[in-house]
This record gives sequence, C-alpha cells and structure tokens, in this order.
Amino acid sequence: MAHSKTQSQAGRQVAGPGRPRNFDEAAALEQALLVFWKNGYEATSLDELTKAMGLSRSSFYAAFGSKQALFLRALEHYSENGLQNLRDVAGSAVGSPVDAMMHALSNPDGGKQGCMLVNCITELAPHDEEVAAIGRRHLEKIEEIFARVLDPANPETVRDKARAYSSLAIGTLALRKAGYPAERIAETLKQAREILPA
Amino acid sequence: MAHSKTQSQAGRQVAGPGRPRNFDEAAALEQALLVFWKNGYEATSLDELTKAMGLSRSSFYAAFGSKQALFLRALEHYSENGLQNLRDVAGSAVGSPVDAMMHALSNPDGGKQGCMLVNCITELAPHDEEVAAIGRRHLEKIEEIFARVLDPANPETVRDKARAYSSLAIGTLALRKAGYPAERIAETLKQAREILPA
DNA sequence: ACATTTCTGGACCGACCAGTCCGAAAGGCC
DNA sequence: GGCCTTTCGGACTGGTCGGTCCAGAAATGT
Repeated sequence: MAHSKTQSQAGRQVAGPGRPRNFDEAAALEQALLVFWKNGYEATSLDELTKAMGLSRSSFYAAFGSKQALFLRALEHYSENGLQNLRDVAGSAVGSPVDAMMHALSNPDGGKQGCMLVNCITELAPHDEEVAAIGRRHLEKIEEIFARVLDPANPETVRDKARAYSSLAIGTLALRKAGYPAERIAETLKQAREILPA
Repeated sequence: MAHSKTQSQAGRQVAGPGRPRNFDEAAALEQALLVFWKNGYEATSLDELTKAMGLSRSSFYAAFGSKQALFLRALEHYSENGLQNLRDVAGSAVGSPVDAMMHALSNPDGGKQGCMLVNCITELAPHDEEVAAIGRRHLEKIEEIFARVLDPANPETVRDKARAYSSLAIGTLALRKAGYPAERIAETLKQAREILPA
C-alpha cells in the first residue's frame, strides 16, 4: 500500500525531469499476478486488473503495454518465484526432500487456485506457442530440481523418474481444483511415496 | 452430416404438428463438444458454436436453452463417453490393463487438447460448483475403474493407489499441452510403472 | 517562479459478447 | 386448399471487451 517514490522505476533509470510515478511497478505486477492466477487470462478484464493494481488505464498501458504483455511478465515472475521456492524447499527439508517437494507442488500457495503455470498451460498453451514455451521451460526446471535431489552425482540418469514424480504431483492439482478433501490428496501422495524407492 | 428428419428429436417424442427440425440434436451436441474441447468455455463464442453446429441462433436457444446449459450437457456427454472408453480399454487390453489405461488417459483423443474434463476443471471448477461436482464424479469413477483392475476382489483397499495412478496419468497431460514430445511422455509413463508397482 | 516532463482519471472507440425477437417458411391435419 | 404449430434465418439489443486519447494535475531542474 505504501508507495515509495524513490523506488526503482523500471523504464527510467535515474530520476529525470517530470512527474515521477507514484506506484510501485513490482507491487502492481504482483497484484496483477494474483488476479490472473485466480481467474485465468481470458476471464480477467482490464477493469478488474487496473482496480487490483490501483492504477488508471493510461498508467497501465504506459507501464505495461498491453494485457498480454503484462500477463507474460506476470507468468515469468511466477515461474521464477515458484522455482526458487521449490529449490528452497528441496534444500531445507527436514525429512525427505522428495516428500517436501511433492507436497509443495501439490499444495501451491494459491490453494484451490492450483498452480498458475499449470492453469495457463491448460488454458493457453495449445493456442499460444509463447505460453507453451514458458510452460515447457518451467516444467523442465522442475524436473531438473527433482533429478538433482534424486541423484546429485548423475542427475541426467534419473530424468525420466524425476518427470514421473513431478507429473504425479501436478496431477493431484486437478483433484484439488475439483474439490477433493485435502486429506485424501495427502493420502494419495503418501501412498505413492510408500511404494516408491528413495 | 446427413440429417434424418425421422430421427429422435429430444424435446418432442413423436412427430407432432409444426415444422420439423432439420438438424440432429445429438450430432449438434457432438460438434459443440468439439468446440468447447478445443477452446475452453470462456473462449468459445456463440457464433463459433452455432456455425460448428450448423444451426441458427434461434434454433440453438430453442434446443439447448443457453451456452451454459449446452456446455454442461456436452461435459456430461464427454464424461460418459470417456469413462466407457476407459472401461473398454481396461477390459480388452492385451498386456497390462493398468498400462493400457494409463496410456489411454495420457493420450486422449483430442491430442494436444488434452482431456476436456481436466481442462474444464482447471478453468471453471474453482468458481463453479456444478462443474466441480461433475469433475469430482468423473475423477472418482476413473479411480474406481483403476481400483477394480488393481484388485478385483477388494477394490476399496487400493483406492489410494488407484488415485495415485490416475493422478500420474493426468499429470502428464500438462506435459503434452506444453508441447513435450510424445516419446518423452511415453518414457515417463514407462518409468513411472517401475516407481509405482502393481 | 517557470518551463518541462510525465502522470492521472475518465470519456470515448469500434468490436464483440450472450441472448432476444420477429416475419417467413415448412411441415401435419382437416 | 386453408389452418395451426413449430422451426428457420438473421436483424437487433444492451452490455462489456481491450485499447486510445485528452485535458489537467503534479513534480522535477533551472
């Protein structure tokens, strides 16, 4: 809510002449991200976006160009954040890192909203190669993190297994969105986990 | 394409008075299904629907009531078809029925379009309890079929495992939509079979 | 204080949205 | 053939969409 005037103002490096922005671009992007996450791309209107971001239409277009461009930035941002979070989980897990990662993937911050990237792949990837590419890159990074945890010495040799783990976790997101009780989803992961080797 | 006038015309049992329909309601529903499957719900317009179904707007509303109502009918139809198809696959598989079912789930008829029900769960379920309920029912039936294959005598005891299998197959749909090569997905499933033994 | 630069709110644009309506057409029935 | 019922095509409606534009306000350097 508090907008610092001296904050980084992407688009102008140093404070030149003229009126400075009175909104934080990063914070606005974050708010936009939440709206896209909740509604998906098509179902999100400019009015809802600008209201959530707290800026006028003209500021919006001056700062972000278009709904589509903003969306892609938000999606990239989400991907970076999500991957970093997953790396943190893998690194600082108290028990099995694989368990912790599966749990993190299956319980994204958005709760019932699931994973924004999976949502967007489902909604847009078949018709939008740019989104598909972001999605592929994100999924591959997830596999990579899994693989490094599974076999730090030879991560490339367990790539398929890593992809299987991540697919399993991603699959449970559909259950969650459909309204399955969280306990049943956890039981599914636990059951899968007991069978599979370390 | 050929519309028989004497075909069943849901809404009027026998040919009463008045001008008869010159379209097949079931065939029109099928065409609508394909459009919803390809685009999702929001991104599908009435113009595209009516064009694909080959009928005018007034005929459309007279026969189906609304876009939403038509969509729900199409979704239910898709669910019934998909589940029957899965039962057939499970029953007539030459090798492992579980393999065959996973393959069928992971390679839906729509190809890159994925599974319409998973798509719709992702797009609508968090905001539409009716769709969520259809989705839950569909997913539970899939589990049921898996469970009966895994342990015909005590299907209830392997329900969690069955859910793990179906989640895994569903998870690979995201890979496909993101544009992963089919061979890599097949490899993932094969690898997963080793992780999750029968 | 002034000139310069950029921001802001809101009016505005053409396109498209889902849904309605009406006159014309096409059958069965007498 | 005339009548009644139902469907047909397509024009039309109010509303919303993403995006543009402008007049005025605000904050800087000099």
